[in-house]
Amino acid sequence: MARAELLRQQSTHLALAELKAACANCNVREICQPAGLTQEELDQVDDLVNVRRKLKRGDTLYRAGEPFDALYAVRSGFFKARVTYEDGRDQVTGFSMAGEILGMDGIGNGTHNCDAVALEDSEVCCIPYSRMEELAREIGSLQRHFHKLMSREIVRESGVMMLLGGMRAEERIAAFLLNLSQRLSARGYSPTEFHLRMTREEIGSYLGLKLETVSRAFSRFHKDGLIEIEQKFVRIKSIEGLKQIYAHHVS
Amino acid sequence: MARAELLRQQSTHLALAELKAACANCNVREICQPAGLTQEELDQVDDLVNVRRKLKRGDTLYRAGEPFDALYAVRSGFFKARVTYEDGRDQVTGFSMAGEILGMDGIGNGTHNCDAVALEDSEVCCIPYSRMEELAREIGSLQRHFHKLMSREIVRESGVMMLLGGMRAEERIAAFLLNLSQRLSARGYSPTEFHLRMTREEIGSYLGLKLETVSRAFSRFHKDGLIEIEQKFVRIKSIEGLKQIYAHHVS
DNA sequence: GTCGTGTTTTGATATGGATCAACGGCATCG
DNA sequence: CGATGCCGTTGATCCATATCAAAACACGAC
Repeated sequence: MARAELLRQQSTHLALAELKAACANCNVREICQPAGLTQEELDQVDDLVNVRRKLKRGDTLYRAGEPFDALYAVRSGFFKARVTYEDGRDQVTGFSMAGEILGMDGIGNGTHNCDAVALEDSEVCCIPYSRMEELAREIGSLQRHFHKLMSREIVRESGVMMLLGGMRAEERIAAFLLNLSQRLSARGYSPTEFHLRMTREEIGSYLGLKLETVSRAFSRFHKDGLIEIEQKFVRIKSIEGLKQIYAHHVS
Repeated sequence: MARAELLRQQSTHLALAELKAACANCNVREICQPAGLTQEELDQVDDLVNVRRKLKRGDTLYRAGEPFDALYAVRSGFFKARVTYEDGRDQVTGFSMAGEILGMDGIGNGTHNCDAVALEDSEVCCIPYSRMEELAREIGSLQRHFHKLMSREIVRESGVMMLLGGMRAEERIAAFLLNLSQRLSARGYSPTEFHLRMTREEIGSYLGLKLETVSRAFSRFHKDGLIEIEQKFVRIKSIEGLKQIYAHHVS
């Protein structure tokens, strides 16, 4: 067998495995594949999430001001959400990884209020919103899960507000690493070794810090033996140590 | 007619007028009183929001960790939402006034994740959540409005994240005053004269500042002729001036 | 490979807001 | 009505992080 052919096959196998894994770990699974449905309901749901969209690094999934008509489940890849001020400056308001959902900010007034930008080549499942509202009326488990997803987004954001309002630089960054670690772990990835998909500047923007401060904190954690960090690669060597920093904000 | 009797009647009239006004301006109105319903549906909705609850200043509507089973529409009064750290410190994550809704953070995992505390004597309409989910499945307009309310809460919070992440002290406080003004105006109150229901410390906690910084900013705005401020009473003298400060964060 | 560009690290300095401290005002309660 | 306790103001000082600057490094285009 030619080497190229072998590679192609391996790659196909990998793709199939990843495909299954993507759905198995997806937060949105209960929207695409709710349990205990009749055949008719199953067909309807199948129909709901039948469009995928591939994005290259740097591509925009949607922009602030565009009409809202669909939610997106991240199938693979990584996104940032970004709001842009009138004066041109912008701020990162969130990061989304595979299995998470994007776009719920648009429901309120029918237009997106932030940009969603792919930080690496990514694929999303499109969930037409009006159709989802209809189905939510018919399928209770779908409705319940959707409400939970929205509510959790509210809770996530109030967590960030606490970060921004009450913590100092190193605490924010420790919390950020722990949060990434926990979410990656929930999706079946290593909780201790991962690649940062965003720049120091984007981390800083998200955490209300300057990129130099982010860089210094990483260096400090490295020096103290809490993490290894080399460019975008991170290995957490002491989850406990990070937690202590995070919990150190005692008055 | 006896003077006492006269006073009682006036007071009753006032109460009735306020009662109607409360519902007429309520954000949640479309949940309690959706348009275009059949008589049967109307009866069901009537039944949904039939319990009220009065709270004294300082009373807690719910606490973090308590099981979640209802949303609350603020009928009159003023609330703060507060999260408490393990170490005992707390942070204010929001303020709610008449016509706004409280408790959506609890849907995600079935328990409230913050305390809701009345900052003055208040009254709320209780909306049992499981019943509301049922009705949302039957009444499309109710469902749509509920989704919008949740989404707007997400957008509101990302606005606060932008405040906390990217603005300096005076900008935050200008934005805070403008936000209060706009919300009061939407509820039919004066946009330029109002009483702050919260202390400087609570404002600071919300905005990620110390109470001294809040006080100094108010003094500065006063000196510059943008506002009058005397204890908790505020009169905004230049909305435009505040907006300029708010928009002054140009890099 | 080399060049060019964007990213990261690290150092030196500046500064906005925190912290510490003192006092004055206002409301509540005996 | 006076005492007590919160709340708010203002001043002086300190410190965490921003800002400015420069160099090393990584990566893609050619």
